[in-house]
Amino acid sequence: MKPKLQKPTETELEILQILWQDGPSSVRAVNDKLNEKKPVGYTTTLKMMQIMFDKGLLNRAKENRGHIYTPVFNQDETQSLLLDKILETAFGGSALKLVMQTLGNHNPSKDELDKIRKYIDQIERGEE
Amino acid sequence: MKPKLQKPTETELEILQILWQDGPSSVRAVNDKLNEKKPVGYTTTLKMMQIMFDKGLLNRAKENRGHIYTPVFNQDETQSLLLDKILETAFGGSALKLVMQTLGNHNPSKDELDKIRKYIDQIERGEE
DNA sequence: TCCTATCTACGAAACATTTCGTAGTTATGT
DNA sequence: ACATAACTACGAAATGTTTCGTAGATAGGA
Repeated sequence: MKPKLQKPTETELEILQILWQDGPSSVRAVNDKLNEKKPVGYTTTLKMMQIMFDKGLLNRAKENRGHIYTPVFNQDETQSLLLDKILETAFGGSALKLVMQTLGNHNPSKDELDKIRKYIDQIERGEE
Repeated sequence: MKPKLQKPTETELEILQILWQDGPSSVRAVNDKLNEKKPVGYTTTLKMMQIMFDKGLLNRAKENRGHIYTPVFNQDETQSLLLDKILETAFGGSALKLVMQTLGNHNPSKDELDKIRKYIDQIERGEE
């Protein structure tokens, strides 16, 4: 049975990010990718992924000598969980404030702004 | 000297939230407010706020028998920090995705959508 | 004055997260 | 068959977070 979605830690998120981006991967592949940003030992990454497997955050399948890992939860549902959390604990529940802050802090391109406008129109017409 | 802004933990955020909302408060007041949600001992709250003071997250002033605490960092800068973090670790840097997710998950009112539209127009005209 | 209320400071336990060393397994090539 | 390379499992240290008990200071009322 699929365990309940729980909030991943910082390090777990870094690993999930790689798996979402690159698809099912070996510990070796994940560790290599992590090391592009900062040095981290192979067994450290291995242990993390084993823990995530135990927690029910990752699935794995035997392949040759090792394992191939995949995330149990997709990026969207994890993002939603994190946003809900931060919305409550830091924004006092105001989604409006959160959106405005984000837009204000990140000089979005004209193209991106257009996409948001279209999306808002869509919601207003009840087409979500 | 004002220390550098650092990411508060979950519990620290709950306390900050109260201080941002209610203004400068005693440990007693914060603890009472926390207990409206879940039971937590007085000395637990006291210790947390002392730690936050040591970390440079809170200021305090003597008043009568005890202290009155105030946040060093305001809500806006803290929110920005948390958003930046989550943007990197969970959204791979895509602010657009983050905004869309938030809008999609929280049925904003017509009024709120209008406010966002106006804000987008403002950004596009370079008036932020 | 002396009891009680309320507060502080401190230490430490309980728990969670992150890191890595060591030992052992297994497939592959010589 | 043996050495090597790549992997796993396990235990444990180091660090960070959360919780609370105990001891001591201080003000106010009986």
